Amino acid sequence: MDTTVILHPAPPYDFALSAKIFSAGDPAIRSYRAGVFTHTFCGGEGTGIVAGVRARGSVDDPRLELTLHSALPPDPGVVEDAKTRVEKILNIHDDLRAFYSDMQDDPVMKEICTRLRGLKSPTTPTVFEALVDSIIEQQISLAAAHTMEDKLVKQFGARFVLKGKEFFCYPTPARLASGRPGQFRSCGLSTRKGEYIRDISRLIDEGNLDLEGLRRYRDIDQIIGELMKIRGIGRWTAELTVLRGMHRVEAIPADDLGIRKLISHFYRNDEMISGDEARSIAERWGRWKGLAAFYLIIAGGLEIPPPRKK
DNA sequence: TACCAGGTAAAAA
DNA sequence: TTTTTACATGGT
Repeated sequence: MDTTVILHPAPPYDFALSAKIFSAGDPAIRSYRAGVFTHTFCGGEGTGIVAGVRARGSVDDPRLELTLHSALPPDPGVVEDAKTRVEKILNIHDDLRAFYSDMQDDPVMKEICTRLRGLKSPTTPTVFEALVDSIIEQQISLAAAHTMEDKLVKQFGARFVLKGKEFFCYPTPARLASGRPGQFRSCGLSTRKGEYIRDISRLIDEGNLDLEGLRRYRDIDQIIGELMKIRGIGRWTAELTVLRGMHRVEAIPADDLGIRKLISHFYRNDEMISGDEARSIAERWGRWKGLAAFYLIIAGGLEIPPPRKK
Protein backbone atom coordinates (compact mmCIF):
# COMPACT_ATOMS: atom_id res chain seq x y z
CA MET A 1 0.00 0.00 0.00
CA ASP A 2 1.52 3.32 -1.10
CA THR A 3 0.36 6.80 -0.20
CA THR A 4 1.91 9.83 -1.85
CA VAL A 5 1.90 13.49 -0.82
CA ILE A 6 3.82 16.50 -2.11
CA LEU A 7 6.01 18.66 0.14
CA HIS A 8 6.96 22.25 -0.59
CA PRO A 9 10.48 23.20 0.60
CA ALA A 10 11.52 26.83 0.84
CA PRO A 11 13.79 27.68 -2.10
CA PRO A 12 16.60 27.40 -2.75
CA TYR A 13 16.76 23.72 -1.88
CA ASP A 14 19.03 21.09 -3.41
CA PHE A 15 17.58 17.79 -2.26
CA ALA A 16 20.21 15.56 -3.89
CA LEU A 17 23.05 17.52 -2.33
CA SER A 18 21.36 17.67 1.08
CA ALA A 19 20.39 13.99 1.21
CA LYS A 20 23.80 12.75 0.11
CA ILE A 21 24.99 12.67 3.70
CA PHE A 22 22.70 9.66 4.21
CA SER A 23 24.39 7.70 1.40
CA ALA A 24 26.29 5.52 3.83
CA GLY A 25 23.17 4.80 5.86
CA ASP A 26 21.65 1.35 6.31
CA PRO A 27 18.54 0.96 4.09
CA ALA A 28 16.88 -0.99 6.91
CA ILE A 29 16.99 2.19 9.05
CA ARG A 30 17.65 5.35 7.04
CA SER A 31 19.50 5.88 3.78
CA TYR A 32 19.83 7.70 0.48
CA ARG A 33 20.11 5.47 -2.57
CA ALA A 34 19.43 6.17 -6.26
CA GLY A 35 17.88 9.55 -5.57
CA VAL A 36 15.56 8.32 -2.81
CA PHE A 37 15.85 9.14 0.89
CA THR A 38 14.21 6.47 3.05
CA HIS A 39 13.29 6.58 6.71
CA THR A 40 11.41 4.15 8.96
CA PHE A 41 8.51 5.02 11.28
CA CYS A 42 7.39 2.36 13.73
CA GLY A 43 3.79 1.80 14.81
CA GLY A 44 2.66 -0.68 17.44
CA GLU A 45 2.76 -4.48 17.36
CA GLY A 46 5.51 -4.96 14.83
CA THR A 47 4.00 -2.60 12.29
CA GLY A 48 5.68 0.31 10.60
CA ILE A 49 5.95 2.61 7.64
CA VAL A 50 8.83 3.19 5.28
CA ALA A 51 8.89 6.75 3.98
CA GLY A 52 10.56 7.42 0.66
CA VAL A 53 11.40 10.93 -0.50
CA ARG A 54 12.47 11.98 -3.99
CA ALA A 55 13.00 15.33 -5.66
CA ARG A 56 10.59 16.98 -8.05
CA GLY A 57 10.98 20.43 -9.53
CA SER A 58 14.27 22.28 -9.24
CA VAL A 59 16.53 24.00 -6.71
CA ASP A 60 14.69 27.28 -7.19
CA ASP A 61 11.24 25.73 -7.51
CA PRO A 62 11.58 22.65 -5.31
CA ARG A 63 8.99 20.04 -4.50
CA LEU A 64 9.41 16.68 -2.82
CA GLU A 65 7.38 13.57 -3.40
CA LEU A 66 6.87 11.68 -0.16
CA THR A 67 5.64 8.12 -0.53
CA LEU A 68 4.61 6.08 2.49
CA HIS A 69 4.91 2.32 2.12
CA SER A 70 2.81 0.34 4.59
CA ALA A 71 0.98 -2.97 4.94
CA LEU A 72 -2.40 -1.30 5.55
CA PRO A 73 -3.72 2.11 4.41
CA PRO A 74 -2.43 4.66 6.94
CA ASP A 75 -4.80 6.92 8.89
CA PRO A 76 -4.84 10.57 7.77
CA GLY A 77 -3.23 11.47 11.08
CA VAL A 78 -0.37 9.06 10.45
CA VAL A 79 0.23 10.55 7.01
CA GLU A 80 0.27 14.05 8.45
CA ASP A 81 2.63 12.96 11.23
CA ALA A 82 5.08 11.33 8.82
CA LYS A 83 5.00 14.43 6.64
CA THR A 84 5.79 16.68 9.59
CA ARG A 85 8.61 14.44 10.73
CA VAL A 86 10.24 14.28 7.31
CA GLU A 87 9.99 18.06 7.01
CA LYS A 88 11.74 18.35 10.36
CA ILE A 89 14.45 15.76 9.64
CA LEU A 90 15.40 17.42 6.36
CA ASN A 91 14.61 20.97 7.57
CA ILE A 92 13.10 21.74 4.19
CA HIS A 93 11.45 24.95 5.42
CA ASP A 94 14.75 26.57 6.42
CA ASP A 95 15.27 29.88 4.63
CA LEU A 96 18.93 29.98 3.57
CA ARG A 97 18.83 33.50 2.19
CA ALA A 98 19.73 35.23 5.47
CA PHE A 99 22.62 32.82 5.95
CA TYR A 100 24.00 33.44 2.47
CA SER A 101 23.59 37.17 2.92
CA ASP A 102 25.53 37.11 6.19
CA MET A 103 28.38 35.08 4.62
CA GLN A 104 29.10 37.63 1.89
CA ASP A 105 31.84 39.30 3.94
CA ASP A 106 33.78 36.04 4.32
CA PRO A 107 35.43 35.16 0.99
CA VAL A 108 35.90 31.52 1.96
CA MET A 109 32.32 30.91 3.02
CA LYS A 110 30.99 33.07 0.23
CA GLU A 111 32.61 30.78 -2.35
CA ILE A 112 31.50 27.61 -0.55
CA CYS A 113 27.91 28.87 -0.30
CA THR A 114 27.91 29.51 -4.03
CA ARG A 115 29.17 26.00 -4.71
CA LEU A 116 26.75 24.39 -2.25
CA ARG A 117 23.72 26.58 -2.88
CA GLY A 118 20.54 24.93 -1.60
CA LEU A 119 22.26 22.67 0.94
CA LYS A 120 20.24 22.24 4.16
CA SER A 121 21.52 20.43 7.25
CA PRO A 122 19.49 17.57 8.73
CA THR A 123 18.20 17.14 12.28
CA THR A 124 17.66 13.90 14.17
CA PRO A 125 13.99 13.00 14.81
CA THR A 126 14.56 13.38 18.56
CA VAL A 127 17.08 15.12 20.81
CA PHE A 128 17.61 11.74 22.45
CA GLU A 129 18.88 10.24 19.21
CA ALA A 130 21.34 13.06 18.70
CA LEU A 131 22.59 12.65 22.26
CA VAL A 132 23.04 8.88 22.12
CA ASP A 133 24.79 9.00 18.76
CA SER A 134 27.07 11.77 20.00
CA ILE A 135 28.09 9.67 22.98
CA ILE A 136 28.86 6.76 20.68
CA GLU A 137 30.94 9.07 18.49
CA GLN A 138 33.12 10.29 21.36
CA GLN A 139 36.80 9.77 20.63
CA ILE A 140 36.58 7.00 18.02
CA SER A 141 36.47 7.30 14.23
CA LEU A 142 33.14 8.00 12.55
CA ALA A 143 33.46 4.72 10.62
CA ALA A 144 33.69 2.78 13.85
CA ALA A 145 30.90 4.82 15.44
CA HIS A 146 28.48 4.34 12.56
CA THR A 147 28.91 0.58 12.72
CA MET A 148 28.08 0.69 16.42
CA GLU A 149 25.09 2.99 15.90
CA ASP A 150 23.54 0.60 13.39
CA LYS A 151 24.16 -2.33 15.72
CA LEU A 152 22.50 -0.43 18.57
CA VAL A 153 19.39 0.25 16.49
CA LYS A 154 19.14 -3.40 15.45
CA GLN A 155 19.84 -4.65 18.97
CA PHE A 156 17.34 -2.42 20.79
CA GLY A 157 15.05 -0.80 18.21
CA ALA A 158 11.55 -1.91 17.24
CA ARG A 159 11.47 -4.17 14.19
CA PHE A 160 8.89 -4.66 11.46
CA VAL A 161 8.69 -6.50 8.16
CA LEU A 162 7.35 -5.02 4.95
CA LYS A 163 7.24 -6.83 1.60
CA GLY A 164 9.55 -9.48 3.02
CA LYS A 165 12.18 -6.97 4.13
CA GLU A 166 13.24 -6.21 7.69
CA PHE A 167 13.25 -2.63 9.03
CA PHE A 168 14.24 -1.03 12.33
CA CYS A 169 13.42 2.17 14.19
CA TYR A 170 15.63 4.08 16.60
CA PRO A 171 15.21 2.63 20.12
CA THR A 172 13.16 4.48 22.72
CA PRO A 173 14.65 5.54 26.07
CA ALA A 174 12.52 2.82 27.70
CA ARG A 175 14.16 0.11 25.59
CA LEU A 176 17.67 1.35 26.29
CA ALA A 177 16.91 1.91 29.97
CA SER A 178 16.53 -1.82 30.49
CA GLY A 179 19.56 -2.76 28.39
CA ARG A 180 22.05 -5.11 30.01
CA PRO A 181 25.79 -4.31 29.96
CA GLY A 182 26.48 -7.28 27.69
CA GLN A 183 24.01 -5.99 25.10
CA PHE A 184 25.80 -2.66 24.84
CA ARG A 185 29.14 -4.40 24.66
CA SER A 186 27.91 -6.62 21.82
CA CYS A 187 27.19 -3.43 19.85
CA GLY A 188 30.88 -2.59 20.22
CA LEU A 189 30.39 0.10 22.85
CA SER A 190 32.76 0.39 25.77
CA THR A 191 31.30 -0.61 29.12
CA ARG A 192 31.47 3.04 30.13
CA LYS A 193 29.53 4.35 27.13
CA GLY A 194 26.91 1.66 27.69
CA GLU A 195 26.49 2.97 31.24
CA TYR A 196 26.14 6.56 30.04
CA ILE A 197 23.45 5.63 27.55
CA ARG A 198 21.58 3.34 29.93
CA ASP A 199 21.66 5.86 32.79
CA ILE A 200 20.47 8.74 30.61
CA SER A 201 17.73 6.53 29.19
CA ARG A 202 16.61 5.69 32.73
CA LEU A 203 16.51 9.35 33.72
CA ILE A 204 14.21 10.04 30.79
CA ASP A 205 12.10 6.92 31.27
CA GLU A 206 11.56 7.74 34.93
CA GLY A 207 10.58 11.32 34.14
CA ASN A 208 13.68 12.94 35.64
CA LEU A 209 15.05 14.34 32.39
CA ASP A 210 13.14 16.08 29.61
CA LEU A 211 15.48 16.49 26.65
CA GLU A 212 12.80 17.83 24.32
CA GLY A 213 11.81 20.31 27.02
CA LEU A 214 15.28 21.86 26.91
CA ARG A 215 14.25 23.44 23.61
CA ARG A 216 12.32 26.05 25.55
CA TYR A 217 15.53 27.78 26.68
CA ARG A 218 16.31 30.70 24.46
CA ASP A 219 19.92 30.88 25.68
CA ILE A 220 21.92 28.10 24.10
CA ASP A 221 24.57 28.17 26.83
CA GLN A 222 21.84 27.36 29.32
CA ILE A 223 20.92 24.23 27.35
CA ILE A 224 24.55 23.20 27.04
CA GLY A 225 25.04 23.80 30.76
CA GLU A 226 22.06 21.61 31.65
CA LEU A 227 23.29 18.81 29.41
CA MET A 228 26.81 18.95 30.83
CA LYS A 229 25.50 18.21 34.33
CA ILE A 230 24.80 14.66 33.13
CA ARG A 231 27.49 12.01 33.46
CA GLY A 232 29.00 11.18 30.08
CA ILE A 233 28.18 14.54 28.50
CA GLY A 234 31.04 17.01 28.13
CA ARG A 235 31.06 20.25 26.21
CA TRP A 236 31.65 18.60 22.83
CA THR A 237 28.74 16.19 23.25
CA ALA A 238 26.40 18.93 24.48
CA GLU A 239 27.26 21.25 21.60
CA LEU A 240 26.88 18.50 19.00
CA THR A 241 23.55 17.51 20.52
CA VAL A 242 21.99 20.98 20.38
CA LEU A 243 23.27 21.47 16.84
CA ARG A 244 22.21 18.14 15.44
CA GLY A 245 19.23 17.34 17.68
CA MET A 246 17.63 20.76 18.17
CA HIS A 247 18.77 22.40 14.93
CA ARG A 248 20.32 25.25 16.90
CA VAL A 249 22.67 26.24 14.10
CA GLU A 250 24.44 28.87 16.19
CA ALA A 251 26.14 26.09 18.19
CA ILE A 252 29.49 24.76 17.03
CA PRO A 253 31.48 21.90 18.60
CA ALA A 254 34.70 23.82 18.06
CA ASP A 255 36.85 21.30 19.94
CA ASP A 256 35.86 18.66 17.42
CA LEU A 257 38.92 17.27 15.65
CA GLY A 258 37.20 17.07 12.29
CA ILE A 259 35.90 20.63 12.46
CA ARG A 260 39.29 21.92 13.59
CA LYS A 261 40.94 20.18 10.64
CA LEU A 262 38.40 21.65 8.23
CA ILE A 263 38.73 25.18 9.58
CA SER A 264 42.51 24.90 9.41
CA HIS A 265 42.22 23.55 5.86
CA PHE A 266 40.07 26.41 4.62
CA TYR A 267 41.42 29.25 6.79
CA ARG A 268 44.89 28.32 8.05
CA ASN A 269 46.59 26.46 5.23
CA ASP A 270 46.22 23.08 6.99
CA GLU A 271 48.19 24.11 10.06
CA MET A 272 46.46 22.41 12.98
CA ILE A 273 44.61 24.75 15.33
CA SER A 274 43.29 24.47 18.87
CA GLY A 275 39.63 24.43 19.82
CA ASP A 276 39.91 28.00 21.10
CA GLU A 277 41.41 29.14 17.79
CA ALA A 278 38.58 27.37 15.97
CA ARG A 279 36.07 29.14 18.22
CA SER A 280 37.72 32.43 17.50
CA ILE A 281 37.61 31.92 13.72
CA ALA A 282 33.99 30.75 13.95
CA GLU A 283 33.00 34.07 15.51
CA ARG A 284 32.84 35.61 12.05
CA TRP A 285 29.89 33.35 11.23
CA GLY A 286 27.69 35.03 13.84
CA ARG A 287 24.49 33.12 14.52
CA TRP A 288 25.34 30.59 11.80
CA LYS A 289 28.43 28.93 13.30
CA GLY A 290 27.06 25.40 13.23
CA LEU A 291 25.55 25.69 9.77
CA ALA A 292 28.79 27.14 8.43
CA ALA A 293 30.66 24.19 9.97
CA PHE A 294 28.25 21.84 8.21
CA TYR A 295 28.99 23.58 4.93
CA LEU A 296 32.71 23.07 5.57
CA ILE A 297 32.13 19.37 6.20
CA ILE A 298 30.31 18.94 2.90
CA ALA A 299 32.80 21.16 1.07
CA GLY A 300 35.62 19.04 2.47
CA GLY A 301 33.88 15.85 1.39
CA LEU A 302 33.45 17.19 -2.14
CA GLU A 303 37.09 18.29 -2.12
CA ILE A 304 36.20 21.87 -2.93
CA PRO A 305 39.58 23.66 -2.78
CA PRO A 306 40.27 26.48 -0.34
CA PRO A 307 40.75 29.86 -2.05
CA ARG A 308 44.26 30.72 -3.21
CA LYS A 309 46.28 32.40 -0.50
CA LYS A 310 46.72 36.11 -0.98
C1' DT B 1 51.77 -4.38 14.27
C1' DA B 2 51.02 -0.27 15.93
C1' DC B 3 48.64 3.94 16.16
C1' DC B 4 45.17 7.25 15.60
C1' DA B 5 40.36 8.44 15.43
C1' DG B 6 34.82 14.20 15.31
C1' DG B 7 36.07 12.77 24.33
C1' DT B 8 35.08 11.83 29.06
C1' DA B 9 35.42 10.63 33.81
C1' DA B 10 38.17 8.98 37.22
C1' DA B 11 42.69 8.07 39.09
C1' DA B 12 47.16 9.74 40.09
C1' DA B 13 50.43 13.26 40.83
C1' DT C 1 44.53 21.79 41.12
C1' DT C 2 46.61 19.77 37.07
C1' DT C 3 48.08 15.72 34.47
C1' DT C 4 47.58 11.03 33.06
C1' DT C 5 45.12 6.93 31.93
C1' DA C 6 41.52 3.51 30.29
C1' DC C 7 38.33 2.77 26.99
C1' DA C 8 36.49 0.14 22.17
C1' DT C 9 36.45 -0.59 16.97
C1' DG C 10 37.76 0.45 12.07
C1' DG C 11 41.08 2.19 8.92
C1' DT C 12 45.88 2.69 7.51
